Amino acid sequence: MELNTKKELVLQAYGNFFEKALIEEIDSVAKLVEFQEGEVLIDIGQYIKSMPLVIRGAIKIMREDFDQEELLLYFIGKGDTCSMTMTCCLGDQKSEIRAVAENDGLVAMIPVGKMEEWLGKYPSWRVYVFESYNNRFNEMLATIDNIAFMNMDERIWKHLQEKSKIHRSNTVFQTHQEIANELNSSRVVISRLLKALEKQGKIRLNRNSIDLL
DNA sequence: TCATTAACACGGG
DNA sequence: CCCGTGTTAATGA
Repeated sequence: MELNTKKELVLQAYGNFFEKALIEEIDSVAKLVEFQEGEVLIDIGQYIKSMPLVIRGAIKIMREDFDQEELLLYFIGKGDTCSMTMTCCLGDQKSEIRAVAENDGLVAMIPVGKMEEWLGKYPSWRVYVFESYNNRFNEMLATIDNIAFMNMDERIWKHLQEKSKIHRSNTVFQTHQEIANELNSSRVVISRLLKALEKQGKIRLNRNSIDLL
């Protein structure tokens, strides 16, 4: 697992984005942090002192409503960062979101001071931060569209495809209840709609898992 | 009409 | 037995 040096890992995940000098700086100041599936990396109301650059694995970003019901906003993966973190760091704000590890992975933590410093120092960093904001914003718009304009059956189908893509597997290991939580619905509806998808031949239902066909 | 809630039966581990 | 699943009846928006 740890055959690679920190620098190689950073280079492998971010070499396409950043110039050499910046990679060197990241190598010297970043702390590598491993995380495990299900781990809560950032919680709502928490202040954030450093910014995570995802090197391996995936993280899901959740929102919590008035009744502590959860709703999945979007995923971030290799080469991504959390835009919320940047807003928090720069403005000294509390986090509005919760970040939960979707699977095992690795992040490079950048101290908040450095990320500000680099904004003036490295064009590629500015571009990265800007594009990152853009990407997350677009994903949020897509999610809003899903909630506002798509039926629940379409949302489930999309959700399954997303999970499948992230885990690089055609089998999604999730119970109906867990899906209901992430989509902020009830299990009865999820069960019924999944059954409908199965009848359409799109999926096969098993206990604790769903196969995409 | 459609989602939610509660309740129940079934079955595999 | 416990939990995930499939279904139904009642209720509400």
